[in-house]
Amino acid sequence: MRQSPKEPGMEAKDLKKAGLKATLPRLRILQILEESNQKHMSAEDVYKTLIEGDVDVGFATVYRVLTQFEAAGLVIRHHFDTGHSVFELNRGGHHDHMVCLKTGKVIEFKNAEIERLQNEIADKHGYVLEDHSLVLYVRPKDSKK
Amino acid sequence: MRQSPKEPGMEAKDLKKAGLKATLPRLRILQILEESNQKHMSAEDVYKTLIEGDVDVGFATVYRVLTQFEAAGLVIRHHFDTGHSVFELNRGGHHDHMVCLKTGKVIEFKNAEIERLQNEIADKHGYVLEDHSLVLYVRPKDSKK
DNA sequence: ATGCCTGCAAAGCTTTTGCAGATGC
DNA sequence: GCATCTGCAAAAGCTTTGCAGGCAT
Repeated sequence: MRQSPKEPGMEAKDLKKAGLKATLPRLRILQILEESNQKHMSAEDVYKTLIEGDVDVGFATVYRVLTQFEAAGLVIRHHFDTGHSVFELNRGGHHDHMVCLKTGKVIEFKNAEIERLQNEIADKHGYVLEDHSLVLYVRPKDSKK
Repeated sequence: MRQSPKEPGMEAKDLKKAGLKATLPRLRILQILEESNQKHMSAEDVYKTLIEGDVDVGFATVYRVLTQFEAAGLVIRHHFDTGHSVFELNRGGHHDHMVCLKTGKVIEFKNAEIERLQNEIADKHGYVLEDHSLVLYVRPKDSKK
């Protein structure tokens, strides 16, 4: 079910599939999440980008749409320790995150061994791992605290 | 204010050491965190316990005290995906958490290999691991989604 | 046409802050 | 006594919701 990367109607289809009408705010927000330099955006980031692009969308709509996208599996909501949620387009490949305490930069990483160990731990306690959240808070090697 | 059978005055000392006066609300909150069945309590949990114990402390004070305790390293604040912070007495031994999606129960666990891998990952990216947050969201083996 | 969407404003929740009076040392 | 601390209420920050009009299909 993979289509060419820059297919214009592709987003609209994804929305339909999720039972959501292909409206301007939704398409724009999807586009922003897709094209932004930062892969992880807060609702405010998205809102500001919309305004800058002369699209008059309300803050409430941004939240509503992002929440609908989350429910539809189109985006993933993260709760880093920043006081607000950040949203990331769900491109399918699971990964974890590293947040730089100096710059705020978010780095993605994957580690199969950690994934495996997590399942093992849950299992050992009589549970099934449903989801997990792993965030490393880091600092550049050459920086002082 | 009753004295604990175990080590009376010890908490007060800890407070002093942190530059905090040993006041009734602080001592009580410390005691609650120490003696509660649930090791992980929200500000509201602590507040309710205080009220039940006929100690008239304001909500704001609970937050203020817990925040001070966190700054002093006496407690650790966690941000599970529950919409509010939970606090845990810092007993020294680091561990991660598993949250049961069915019962809300919090289980602690330790895994040296995961810890090691985290450091390795940060290092590989040119960073030093300062802190991390790992939460497994799990479901009992025999339960349906 | 009609039912889903949106913008606005207002409310909701958790957490923080200002201030006057109270308390620990 | 004096600085620190507390209670109350009010505010702040993020997010959600109610409602009346607007838009996609």
